[in-house]
Amino acid sequence: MRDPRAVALRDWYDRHARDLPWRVPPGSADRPDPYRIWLSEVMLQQTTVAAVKGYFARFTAAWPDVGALAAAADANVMAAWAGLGYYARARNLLACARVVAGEMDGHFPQTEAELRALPGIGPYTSAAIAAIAFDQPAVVVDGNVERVISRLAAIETPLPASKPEIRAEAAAMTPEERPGDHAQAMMDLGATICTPRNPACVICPLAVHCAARAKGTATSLPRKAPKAARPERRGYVYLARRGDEWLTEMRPERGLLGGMRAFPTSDWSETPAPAPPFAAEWKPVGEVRHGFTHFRLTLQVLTTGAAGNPDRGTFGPLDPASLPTLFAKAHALLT
DNA sequence: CAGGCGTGGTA
DNA sequence: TTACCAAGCCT
Repeated sequence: MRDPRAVALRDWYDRHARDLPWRVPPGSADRPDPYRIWLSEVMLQQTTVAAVKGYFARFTAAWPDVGALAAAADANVMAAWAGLGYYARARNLLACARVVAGEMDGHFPQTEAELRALPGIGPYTSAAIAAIAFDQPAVVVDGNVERVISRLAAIETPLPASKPEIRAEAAAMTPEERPGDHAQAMMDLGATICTPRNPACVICPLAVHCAARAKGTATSLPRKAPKAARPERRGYVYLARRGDEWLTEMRPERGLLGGMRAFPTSDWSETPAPAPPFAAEWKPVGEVRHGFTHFRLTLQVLTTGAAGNPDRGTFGPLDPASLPTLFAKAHALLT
């Protein structure tokens, strides 16, 4: 391992690696469980470690290996994912588990290309699993690595145009020895030292190698194009209750909150049309505000205890924790 | 390939 | 309260 930055990073990681439930300590002779690495990596896509920990514990307790997960009912997995967001991940997780269990004898492939072909596993996750679980010198580039490399090399080109340059620098740093620890070290550094705001350059093990540090520009990197403002949408959500049973429906597999159980709603737009699931006296009980990635939503919550024949959905018992957060908020207005 | 796709924490 | 962000993937 010639790259002095990689050496400094490895030495820092040996002393400061975070203790995480899916992780094997640096330098350990143990190999991590590919199933747990894969599960954690999918959960961690665009999601914080703090948010993932509880979900990871519940998933691994309920489904300790890929065969168990593959055999699970779709509804149980979607309910267990509720609240974590980006629900396509849960659908792809199950699809991936069934391919690995059904066609690969329960063993994850060990090459980046084969991993990349599985549902929900893209360029980042395939490289991360290959490096961490199988000790291959894959070039792992996530948001942390983009930030660390942008600063180390003082790359002024904004993302995403700078991605090829970042990848080349990351490849030049990637060692043949302990590539899994190297990948995790880059992410730990990005998460704890080389943070987006107020990076702790004073205690950074790579400070002497950092071009942005020398120029005083670390905080302003990586540069990114400004984001468009999120539009406002409105809608109606209908909570029909019969004793302990609530009217819910399964949302379409594709699209927003796809495949999740939900209360019936109107369309979401500037001027939504009321769309009660059956004729009744619907009483307003308040509003729910919720932010999505590309728009903000205000739902008027309506409820009834009246009998009626719904044109969609079914009445049944309901655990609000199995709903996406938006609908759990609406449910909470009535309890 | 730019946009769709969640949520909760933080400044 | 708003704005931005956090281990991306899919189409």
